[in-house]
Amino acid sequence: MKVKEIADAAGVKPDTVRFYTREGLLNPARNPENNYQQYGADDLRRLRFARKARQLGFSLPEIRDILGEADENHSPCPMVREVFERRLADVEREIRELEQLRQRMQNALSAWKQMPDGTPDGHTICRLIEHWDDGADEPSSEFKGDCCHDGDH
Amino acid sequence: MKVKEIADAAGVKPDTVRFYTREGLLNPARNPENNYQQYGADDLRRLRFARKARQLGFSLPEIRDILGEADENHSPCPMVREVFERRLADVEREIRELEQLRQRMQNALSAWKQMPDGTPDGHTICRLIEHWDDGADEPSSEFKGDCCHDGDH
DNA sequence: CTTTGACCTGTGAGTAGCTCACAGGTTTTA
DNA sequence: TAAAACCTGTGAGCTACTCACAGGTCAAAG
Repeated sequence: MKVKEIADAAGVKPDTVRFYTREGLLNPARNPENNYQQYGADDLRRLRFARKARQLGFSLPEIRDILGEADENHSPCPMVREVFERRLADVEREIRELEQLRQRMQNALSAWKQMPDGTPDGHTICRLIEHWDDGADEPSSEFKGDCCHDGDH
Repeated sequence: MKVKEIADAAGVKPDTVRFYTREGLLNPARNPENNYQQYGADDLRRLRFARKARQLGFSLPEIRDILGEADENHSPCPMVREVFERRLADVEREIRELEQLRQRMQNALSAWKQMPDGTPDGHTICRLIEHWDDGADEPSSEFKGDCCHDGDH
């Protein structure tokens, strides 16, 4: 298989295939006649694996390690399992954060909808987002400093 | 306020303040004596606004546009509202995807736990992830090409 | 009064994971 | 035979920072 063929077969762009090859995730042979890369079925499996693992949030170095270990017939499982569980915790945290976010956005949007459409004040949005739901982020961010005395706008 | 002061007041790093200044989100004055940047209360508001908007997924160019429009006393609301609603839809999609992801990861992990800990086959992980839940991503990715005939592993 | 340490300045590079552009070579199609 | 579509490697661009560097400035301590 040539670059575009394996790319199409895996649903990625040729440049991604080339990039993964550069990064050592794929090991194509060479056609000595024209110097083209020749990918085999194993490369396709590796590529599909890499894409799925990327969806799971594994990094390219992690994927390379997993593939490398599997190549040498070591069990990659302890390592993979560890990174996998870490990643699962990350995903759950991300979900919680996104749901808070959605809640706040929906609140803002409904506060919004109660205004006339050609909003009176260009700074309304700023106020809305400024006073967004303070205190949800880093500590010490809202305490020090002179907050909340809206001089003009 | 000097760089570190406004940075501390907003809970960000001085480098971030400098970066936002370079990018035109903040407009500090200059102290002619020592050429230091001088940020005012408005800059602090802009900075806080920018951070909140970033949490909502607005890009820096978008934030710059919003601030710019607000500066000229145009109502930024139609634009903001559009990008805001788009972003809300994005967030909801991301949540759905992450929840699918979590489900699949938990499935994999429990399938995992049923194996002895020193797993027999180094390729187990590959099989697990390869046959992950095919057909959930781009169309035409699993149809063409020679899929699914696992020669060896 | 000098030294030390914390701050300031701008610029330039590094991060992840692609994505695209370029210049030139090859293969396929009309 | 010519044009279109592919191939090659290299190098730059993207986002939103973050860090490193080299030199200037300022407040407090000795």
